[in-house]
Amino acid sequence: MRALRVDPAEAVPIWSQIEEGLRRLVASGALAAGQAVPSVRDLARDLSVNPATVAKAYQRLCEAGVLSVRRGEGTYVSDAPPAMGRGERSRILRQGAARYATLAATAGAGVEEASSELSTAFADLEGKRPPGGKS
Amino acid sequence: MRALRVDPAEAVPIWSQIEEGLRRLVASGALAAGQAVPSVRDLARDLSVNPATVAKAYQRLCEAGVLSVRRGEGTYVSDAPPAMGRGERSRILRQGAARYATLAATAGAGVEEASSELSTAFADLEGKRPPGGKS
DNA sequence: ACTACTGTACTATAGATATAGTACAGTAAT
DNA sequence: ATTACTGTACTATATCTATAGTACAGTAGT
Repeated sequence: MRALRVDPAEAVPIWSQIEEGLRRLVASGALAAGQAVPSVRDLARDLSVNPATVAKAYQRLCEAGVLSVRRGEGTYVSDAPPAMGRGERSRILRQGAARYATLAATAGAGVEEASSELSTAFADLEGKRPPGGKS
Repeated sequence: MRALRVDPAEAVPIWSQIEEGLRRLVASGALAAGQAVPSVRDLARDLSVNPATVAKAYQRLCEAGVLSVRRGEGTYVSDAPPAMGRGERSRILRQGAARYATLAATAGAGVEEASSELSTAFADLEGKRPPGGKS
């Protein structure tokens, strides 16, 4: 199973999907600090996208301090992942919660079900164990 | 305060932001079934975007069954909002939960804080009351 | 009929996105 | 030096996104 997936049909650009996916892997601990990430060409081949698209995601993550590149050698997860400002952290969290709540409401789910799914998602994240038998 | 906002700087296209925003308003009940939505030109002026961009969002929402257009008269919230397939509903919900959990983890938040924010977001949604004094 | 609104359908332009392909500089191992 | 990898920087093409502007068909009120 690939740890990273992209969908060209989505409205959000591929480089953004890659960026978000890598942030996820780093945040969940699947990619530890100092660990090497796939080369631009390897990941591009793996995802069936253009190397330039992967390069753009890597560049943005380097600027954000999530990744660190050693030229000619490879790209690695940064040792000191950047800390978020308190105000921004709060804003991001609130916005994400609103987004998920909207999604759940649209699907006809209430607080309980949404919260339950959230707990499951957290467990999957921290347990580094992929969610149940989905194809 | 505008009920709908868009950010041209985001990676996700404006028509997608409008579509999602309207889905949110409908799901939260801020826009009741049968109620008229702003005209393409009005909303475009209000959001400072192009009418064609709003039109694209409206068209997609019509195809999805969320909106219903009476030609020459206006666009209205559909009386029978489409029900999601059980499998898809579950998939969407799970995916949204995973996305939010990732976001929270990236921000350094645990299950408790994420769940708390979720409850707040739900209350804001169902209470039709905008979140605290944000400008 | 006239006016004013509605959604829709074009043209044209500019920028972002994604693709393929090529080339260059730095690092490591031989 | 050679080989093989790394990230980066280009050209060129095609598609999508977003813009401005114009035009047309349908509806309602006068």
